[in-house]
Amino acid sequence: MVRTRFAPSPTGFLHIGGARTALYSWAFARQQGGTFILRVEDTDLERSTEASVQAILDGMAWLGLHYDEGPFYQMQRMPRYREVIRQLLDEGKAYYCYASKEELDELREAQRARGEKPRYDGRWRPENAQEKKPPSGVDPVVRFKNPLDGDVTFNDLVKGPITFSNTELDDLIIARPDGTPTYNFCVVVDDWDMNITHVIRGDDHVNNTPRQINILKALDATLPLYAHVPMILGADGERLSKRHGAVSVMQYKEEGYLPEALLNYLARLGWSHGDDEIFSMEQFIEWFDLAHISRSAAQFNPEKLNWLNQQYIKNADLQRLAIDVSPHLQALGVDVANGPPLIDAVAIFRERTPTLVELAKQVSVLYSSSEVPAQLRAQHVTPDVMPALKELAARYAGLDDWRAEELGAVFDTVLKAHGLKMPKLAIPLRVLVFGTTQTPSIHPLLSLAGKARVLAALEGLN
RNA sequence: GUCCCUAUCGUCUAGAGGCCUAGGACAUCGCCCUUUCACGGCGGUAACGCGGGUUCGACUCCCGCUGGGGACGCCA
Repeated sequence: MVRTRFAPSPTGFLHIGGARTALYSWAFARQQGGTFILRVEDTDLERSTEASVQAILDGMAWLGLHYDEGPFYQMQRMPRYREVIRQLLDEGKAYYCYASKEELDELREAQRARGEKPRYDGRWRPENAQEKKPPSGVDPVVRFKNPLDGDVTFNDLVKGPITFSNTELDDLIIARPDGTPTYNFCVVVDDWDMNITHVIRGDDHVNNTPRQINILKALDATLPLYAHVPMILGADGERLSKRHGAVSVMQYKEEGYLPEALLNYLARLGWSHGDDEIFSMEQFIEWFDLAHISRSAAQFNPEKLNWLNQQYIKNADLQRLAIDVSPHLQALGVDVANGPPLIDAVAIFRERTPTLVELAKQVSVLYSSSEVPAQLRAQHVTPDVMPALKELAARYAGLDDWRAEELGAVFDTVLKAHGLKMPKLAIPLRVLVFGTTQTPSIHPLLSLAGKARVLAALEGLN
């Protein structure tokens, strides 16, 4: 039975890298008929916040990444960690280290200066510290006794076999002086206790994997399988950071992206199924496989996301779209009460808007009387079209059946009477009624805008 | 610095030794459609980092170099 987990630390929002890792982990569990677990790694008291936990939960909920078990909080599992640390200590697989932070900093600095990899030198390993007396007044940390030789190999499900020499590893700290366990240790105990079968996580963790495997082995635990997913780089090719790019998935919601579009984009960024570009989550779950995850980092491409989002907007259910665009309309201060049905407006505009925010903007011309920019007016509402515009206004006024078809017929009549080409009259009309030269097809739009609105806009032409 | 990972169009990628004259998508350019803007259709530009092997044959396998990324915390 497959069991996967997503294990974020609540030190910020759910960013797109984390979201993709969660997506893959979730999809894999779903496909295998397994279980997807959410675990919050909150052992860093300094940086973990309740707000952040909520932000992550919100992000996952918006994307529809539902977990089957959890959320589990590591802070609530302290007794269990202490128990295992005790066990390791008793079995001689871990030991107390009294080296101070300053001492270790010095050690690292010296090693670096010599061109070596900074590592703990094992000075308090039992075999090295026989004669040494623990300094008084110092609360020791607990270190795991890592094997001195041999190597650790694991077959990464996306990258293939990876080998580390134990000589590259050192005795990592598994408990701080106050007894609180550290990351690498908690992960091991949790993955073990939760019977995780597939650890799918960011590839910034490959270096932690051999350490974790060594601890797992010391505990005589079954090893999970590992799949390390490459990271996502910003559009500029730089690592995502707070300063740029690492935006919360919820920000995409605010910017008018549909969750299924973001999901589709993320799924396709770093994973592929032949030439398929647009697919549902159901399809993704069916197709997903770890072997087709690419092995190198991928750059985030906003243009492609926009394109995908537009595809989804174009094909979305209209009722749903009307509902989803509403908050964005509200944000613009637009009241749709005194205008045509929103669903009809959305139907007319959806083909030309990459985001819901843009859709809201476009649609709003139907709900708020737009100022006609003087410059546009001067440029397009020229004396030579005045006669035609006036006649159009007059004929519109006498029109009872305000449907696109009728409007079109009237329009054609005027066109013919004045010997004008379509754009010659349509553009000024757009400018006068909507304050812009660019709108969807004019007659259906006029019909939607309503007779009163149109006539008001055409009033007082001279 | 040391270790680990990685390398196909600008970007995301297909590619599991001959199917590759390297395919698709975004972006870009051109044309068509057209009522402006979009949508859509058609077409173009554009890539296997370099050097060695292995092989009858290498984008595909191996080695080296170079480039990129990651890790080296009493953070996760």
